[in-house]
Parts: sequence; C-alpha cells; structure tokens
Amino acid sequence: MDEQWMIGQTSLSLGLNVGGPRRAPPVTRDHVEEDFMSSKKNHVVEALEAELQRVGKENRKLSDMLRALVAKYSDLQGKVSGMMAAAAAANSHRQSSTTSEGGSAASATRKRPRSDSLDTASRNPSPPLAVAGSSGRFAVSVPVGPDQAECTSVHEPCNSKRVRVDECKASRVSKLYVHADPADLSLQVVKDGYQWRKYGQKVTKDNPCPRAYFRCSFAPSCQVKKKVQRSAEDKTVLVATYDGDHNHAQPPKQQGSGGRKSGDAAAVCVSAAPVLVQQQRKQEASTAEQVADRKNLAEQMAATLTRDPGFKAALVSALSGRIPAA
DNA sequence: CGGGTTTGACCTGCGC
DNA sequence: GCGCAGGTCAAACCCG
Repeated sequence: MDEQWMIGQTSLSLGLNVGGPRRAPPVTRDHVEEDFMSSKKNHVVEALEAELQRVGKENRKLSDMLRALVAKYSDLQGKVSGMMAAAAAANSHRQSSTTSEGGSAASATRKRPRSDSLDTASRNPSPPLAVAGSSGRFAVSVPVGPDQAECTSVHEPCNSKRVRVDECKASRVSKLYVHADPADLSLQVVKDGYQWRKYGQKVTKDNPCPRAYFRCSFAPSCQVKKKVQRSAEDKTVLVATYDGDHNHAQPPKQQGSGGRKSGDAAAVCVSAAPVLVQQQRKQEASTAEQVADRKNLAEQMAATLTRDPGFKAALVSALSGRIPAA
C-alpha cells in the first residue's frame, strides 16, 4: 500500500518554496510599499503553513483510515476465499451425487425442460460474494435490498418454483451503476471482469430503454445472471443488476491481444468512472440499516480503490497538479 | 465452424 | 378467467 507515500507527501510542505524562488528584490524607489508587501507576504506564508499543517493532519488521518480499510479488506478476502473453497468442495460432492439428473434434463423437449433447468439452477447454490473489482475497475459488488439472508433451502426439492426463486433472489442481488456514453445505444455490457452471454432482451414498462439479460458464460455451472438497462432518469447511467454469485474465480484477463468476442469484459469498454452511488441514495430511504449498508459500500469501494494502480496513478497526478497551485 | 447476438414467441406469476 | 409484464427460450443470423 502506498499510505507511506501519502504520509510522505505531507512533508511536501517542507519543500514548498512559498512565494517562489525569487531573485533578490531590486532596490526600488518605494521601500515603504516593499515593506508593506513583505509583511503581507508573511501573512500569506503563515496562512499557507497553517493550511499545510491542517492538510498534513488530514492526510495522516486518511492514511490511518486507509490502513484500517485495507486490513479489513484483507481479512474479508481471506474469509471469502475460505468460504468459496468450502462451497466448492460441497459443490463437487453434490454434483457427483446428482450427475444423472443433469444428464436427463439436457435431452428433453424445447419448452418443458425450462423448469428443470431452473431447478438445477436454484439447486446449485452460489458461494458467498465474490467481490468484483480485481479487474482494476471500480466494479464493487454491492448487496442491495433489505435482506441478506442466505438461501438455505436450495438443496431441497421444492414444489413452487416461484417460492424458490424468491428465496434465492433474497440471497444475492447486487446493483452496479456505470456511467456510459448516452450516444452509444449498444452499450449493454458492463465491464466487470466476467464473461457474459446475452440470452434475451426486453423492453420493460417503466423504462423505454430495453433491458438485456446476461448469463455467466465462463463456467457452465455458474448460475449468476445479470440484467443491464439504462437508467430511465439518466440515460448515461447503465444499471447492472446481478443475481446470485459466481461459483468460480474471475476469468483471466486477455488484454492487449484484442480480447475475446463480445459478451466478455472486452466487449465494451465503458470509459467513464463507474459506480455512481448517488442513484442508490435516491432509491433508499435513510434508515439506519441502509446507512450501514452505504457505509459498507463505501468501505468496499475505498478498499478497491486503494488496490487499483490506475486509481493510484490518477491520484498521484491529480495531487501533483494541485500541490503547486496551493 | 463454433460461439455470440438478435428477436419473436412462449411461459409464468400477479393483479384485477 | 383474463390480460399484462417480466423473464426465458431457441431458431436464425452474424462474425472472426
């Protein structure tokens, strides 16, 4: 981490030649005015020094916060990987015991097997949240919705499909807001590091922009779904709704070689800074629970940002541009 | 030729 | 029971 860098930058104040490296003032005919100006400059210097001290303090504080966030993130990541490993082990056990079922479903007629596939879909529980964002983008998976309860009944056969779907829906639904070019109507893929295959599109009632349906195409057993639709309020914002969790790691990047075909992260490179949280603010009331959620989101974002070299570079350039101006 | 996208049809739950 | 709307399917098409 570069908190040390941040901390180090607080000492920039020492290197600042406030007032600039001026030549010795020429002997002018107006000494009174000169004195007045120098005293004025002294005030400015004092003010600047105070400001620098304040900024330095703030920097230290932020560095501490960053350290805490990183520690938290590492801790969570460890937990997640542990849980994913456990879930993968459980999955392999279950799949080996239910292979006959999957094989029979594949050869059925066109329409009917749908419920079968849905059954297998919901029967295949997703492991805990895999935080997207390792792709260097700020694609933070944000749990949305009042309940974060785990879908515990997915292993058991269930009579009502809807009930099961609802149960699973309650488990993992996250939303991602991505700023996109409004002129490009084809922008229906949110770059999040995973491979997606589009399987449908629909115009919904409340939004004139069509909603695209995606499925994870990286792992056939992965049942994550994604809906992408432009925001009705702000057409520059793509709203990606994730349903479920990936039961696999993020696919390896193949950058530089032109990338894969579309559907993948390389299909569309959303240029602008993603994750617009203000939309979420609009949607959610200010209950204590939601505030906590938001805080959690902010923490995740901060952790993601601190690990992102691009962000770091941008921050460095932004800071270096500002410091002389101050 | 294989894999992804498009798109019209179909399925299903829900409200009236 | 009927209509509506969201979600899904799959044939046709496209592309590298």
